[in-house]
Amino acid sequence: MAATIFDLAEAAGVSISTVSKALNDSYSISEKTKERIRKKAEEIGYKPNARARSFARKKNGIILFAADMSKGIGFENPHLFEIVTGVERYLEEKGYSLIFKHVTVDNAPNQIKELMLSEEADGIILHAGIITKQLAFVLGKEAYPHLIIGKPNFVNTLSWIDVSHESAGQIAANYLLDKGYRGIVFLMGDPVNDQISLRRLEGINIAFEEEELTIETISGITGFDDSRRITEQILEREKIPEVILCNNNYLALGCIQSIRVKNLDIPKDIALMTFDNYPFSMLVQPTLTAIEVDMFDMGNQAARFILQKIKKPNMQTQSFCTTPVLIEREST
Amino acid sequence: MAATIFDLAEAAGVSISTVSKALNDSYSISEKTKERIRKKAEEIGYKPNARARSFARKKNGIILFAADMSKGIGFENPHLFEIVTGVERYLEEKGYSLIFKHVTVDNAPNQIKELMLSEEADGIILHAGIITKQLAFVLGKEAYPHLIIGKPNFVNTLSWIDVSHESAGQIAANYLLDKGYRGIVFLMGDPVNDQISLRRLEGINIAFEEEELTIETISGITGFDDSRRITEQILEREKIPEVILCNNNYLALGCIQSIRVKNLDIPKDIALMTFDNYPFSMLVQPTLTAIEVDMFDMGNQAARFILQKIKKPNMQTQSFCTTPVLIEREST
DNA sequence: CTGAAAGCGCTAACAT
DNA sequence: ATGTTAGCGCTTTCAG
Repeated sequence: MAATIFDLAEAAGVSISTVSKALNDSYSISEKTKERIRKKAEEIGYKPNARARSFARKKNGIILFAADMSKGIGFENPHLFEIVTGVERYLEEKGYSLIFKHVTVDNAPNQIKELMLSEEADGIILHAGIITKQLAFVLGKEAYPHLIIGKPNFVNTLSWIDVSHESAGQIAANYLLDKGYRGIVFLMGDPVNDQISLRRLEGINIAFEEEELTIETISGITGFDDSRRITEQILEREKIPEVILCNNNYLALGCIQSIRVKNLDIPKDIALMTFDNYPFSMLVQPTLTAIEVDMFDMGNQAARFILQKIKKPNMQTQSFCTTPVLIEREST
Repeated sequence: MAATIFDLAEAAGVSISTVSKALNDSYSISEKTKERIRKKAEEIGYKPNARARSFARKKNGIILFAADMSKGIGFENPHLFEIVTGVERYLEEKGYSLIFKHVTVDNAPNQIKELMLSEEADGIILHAGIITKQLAFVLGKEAYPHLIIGKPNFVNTLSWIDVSHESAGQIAANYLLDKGYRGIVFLMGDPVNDQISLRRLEGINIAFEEEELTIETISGITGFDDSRRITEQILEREKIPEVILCNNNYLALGCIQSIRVKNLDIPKDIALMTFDNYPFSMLVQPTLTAIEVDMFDMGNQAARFILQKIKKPNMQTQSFCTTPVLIEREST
């Protein structure tokens, strides 16, 4: 049986409340006694029991992280994991722990409600992918500290943070324009579901309008194959564009293949740029100029915000918190 | 304030111990009373308080997952995340939760010891990357339920599970030999640190020895660039090999590039095969025949074993639990 | 089949 | 500056 606060109190020759206060660094205990108790604790191998402590304090220092984590997600969406590690790191520093919960969109409202009622944790971070109006209602009703990573796609009074995809687009466009490029094609994703490429386009347009230029966009390019095919067509034109800007690495890989088949040089004959650094911007030949978002940092911030909300429950956060970064490489 | 067991007892007109038993499905409560209490609980929105429950039961239904999760790990090692999701899924099914802990090799012994003493969780799953003899000592001394994912590289009495990289090698080699390929080059990783490629080679050798053949190996190929360079050299030979077998996707990508520069066809002029399905075996041109390991399943198994260990603390597990799978594609 | 009562190990108000 | 004591909400003997 592990040592309890009674054992330590006895060993140190004080009462249990003195021990409790000493270990919680209360101002009302003399430094001398504190030191003595701490030493004695070390000596007998005493560590406060986390369960008893949670119970007495009515909080347990646990934050939930809820997202849809189906099989294969580790490979399909490594960003998510990167966010999680960022969250964990910050929480750990503050003495909190992170519990992982797989939740699907359909089950989310019920599951989350139960998690809140059982007080398994002091707060919850949710991935935007599982947010629905129904869940928003649950979250709003119970005054439970929450924070959403990713802006929900409906008006709400929830707290969320997100990457500014608009800035990312703007940064990309400004960079290309500054370099003197003009004929630019943006390969976008699915025009209905891919909110992200739309938001990037918004940012791009801001930069282009400033120069009184417009950008050519081709949407519905959802993967490697689409990209290869469309690039092939683009390269058949009489006047080929100066740059292809890709919505992600896979699209860029498709471009590279088609361009290479044509025996054209990147960036001499045509330049290439992509959003996202992962998974192989730095690995393909030539290496790709990319816009990267620091997901670890996003996680850090999310953790910071949720702890703030726990302290000040009526605070509301709705902001874009992480700045995209340009990484210049060989392809431009 | 959330409803407590007293509220429910009053509402249902029974004592709190009856409520407790009913909700825990004790045999000594009549089905009728149980049903009535469950209904009433639903009605008033009662959920047992997780903290109080943990305290009273002296266990909290939490399992720790400890690994080195430095920034960037989400991208560098998506397998880890895939394992975690597998663990979480199984635990959830059994009513357990998963806490994530970033731990470095150096801090592991101390941190883990403290985690055990504070009883923050009922058991711990550790990634082999953080295991040292010192940690093994801590784990062995305190009788704390643990399970390691990955075989430690020293003799021990710990419990672990692992992928059989030997089988993976054997499966790969048998496949290639069955296809009629003979001149095979295996591009391996760092000869000292990369235990995995060595274990794959062991399996390969078993298959080759059966046919009284030997395989050519080139070690120290740690990434895309190495691979590209070495493939270039290989293709300069008078008689080029029939297949290049790569230790991972990045090496394969390097091969593809060099082969394409030479205007050779895959698989007509030279075939290609790789270990790991991720991140882009299915995306490159041509798609790559690969040996895949189901990491999600590994996580599932790990969770199963740790729960077994909690029930039967003196059980020891040392086994290879997940079978690699061959995925045949265009490159062979 | 149901209820009364004794903790689980700690925190925090209150007393000294 | 230190000690006394009443909970925190639930589980679990033990009686009935």
